[in-house]
Amino acid sequence: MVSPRKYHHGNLKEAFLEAAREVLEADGLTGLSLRKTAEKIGVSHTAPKNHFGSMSGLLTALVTQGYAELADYMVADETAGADRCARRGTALAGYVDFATANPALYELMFARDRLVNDDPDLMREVGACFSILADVAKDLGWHTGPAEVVTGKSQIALWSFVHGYAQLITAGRFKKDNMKNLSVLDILPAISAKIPPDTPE
Amino acid sequence: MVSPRKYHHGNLKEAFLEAAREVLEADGLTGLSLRKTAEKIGVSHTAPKNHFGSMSGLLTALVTQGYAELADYMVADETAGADRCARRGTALAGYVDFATANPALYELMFARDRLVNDDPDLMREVGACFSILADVAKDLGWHTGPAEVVTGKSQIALWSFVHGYAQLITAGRFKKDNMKNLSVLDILPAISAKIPPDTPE
DNA sequence: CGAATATATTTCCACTGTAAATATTCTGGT
DNA sequence: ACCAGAATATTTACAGTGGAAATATATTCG
Repeated sequence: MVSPRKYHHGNLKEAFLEAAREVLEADGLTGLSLRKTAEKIGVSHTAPKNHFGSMSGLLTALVTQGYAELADYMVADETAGADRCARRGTALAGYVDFATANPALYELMFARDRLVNDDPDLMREVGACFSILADVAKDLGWHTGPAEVVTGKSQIALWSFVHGYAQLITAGRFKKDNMKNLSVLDILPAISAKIPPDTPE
Repeated sequence: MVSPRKYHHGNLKEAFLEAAREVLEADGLTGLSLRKTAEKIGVSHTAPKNHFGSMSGLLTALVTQGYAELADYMVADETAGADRCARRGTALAGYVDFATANPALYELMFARDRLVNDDPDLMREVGACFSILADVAKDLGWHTGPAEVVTGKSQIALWSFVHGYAQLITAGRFKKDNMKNLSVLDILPAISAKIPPDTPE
């Protein structure tokens, strides 16, 4: 068990994940296949069945890994002890950085059809990402009401905003001449609504 | 040319689009196939090639239709002449309604890999949707700067927010107990940032 | 050393999109 | 009315896909 190489290939699971991720970003989501990935590391196309069960299992493992990395992008060492506003800036900028660095994986992370959405590992990593956003969303929002309700709304609102921005960027839905030298941190204040929930002006 | 039925099938193009859409929402994006759709309306599986070219062409046509319908959802007759705040409420609520009513199609509308993204019809319909959002975003934002810059940012910000909300809802990324009796209009004010653009605290 | 387990392969199958050749139907000109 | 050409749809064939089942091989443990 101390030997790095075990069984036939060694630790096929990690190797397969790594290879699948390369294929994913190189050939896109439609170009990813078990057979192509298997050939890349010299195993048969049914080898991953022992480790992932099926294609859905492989994609779920990839996505779980993706959420874990996304969490890393959102917390930078420099701003670990800083105030919430600085941490929010780090989290949002890191979020978008991850998405633009891994666009195909990022798209897969929100697929409705291809993942095992009740996978406990996946749910845990999703929850970890949401917790980070929940923290930096705490002093947003001017809406009246019980504190926990306002906080809950702000979490939802902030994740909605940053996810939408990241996906629209990576999907190419924004015209590039609108985006010159603008980061997500420049965009966020622009949605601050003056529209009142009840009081006008 | 006055006869409703032409050629072998009639207007196969529209029939195929309709059938494909049914398969899409019934069996999901992974369950949609040319063969299944063709069998549904009793034609060979290569028949759509004349009308759509390839699978990408079919999906692009579906998505183009989707953007057109999304625009309809965003403009309600009742609020056509109302003030911008009312129109914004209609647009945002309609946007989310469309996404929740057509979740599989909505996901496809932002796919990076499967569409002919430079298709002129598609670009036109995407632009129409963006224009509607641009209109109702005009009085958002408190950031200083030239008016058109602020407006441009608000358009991007508002689309980011509402798209993110719609996708996270349809992808099941929000826990349901957080979402009780909340609509997108309740969430929007919660992101209004008190964070300063340049001055701390 | 041997049994049990974990890991990987081989083989086979149903299904997919696409290309090419063929057949059928419609259209427009004379 | 007729015929040529275009538009439309079918047939056939092919390479690729994921998955199931049986088999082979390596590891682990008693």
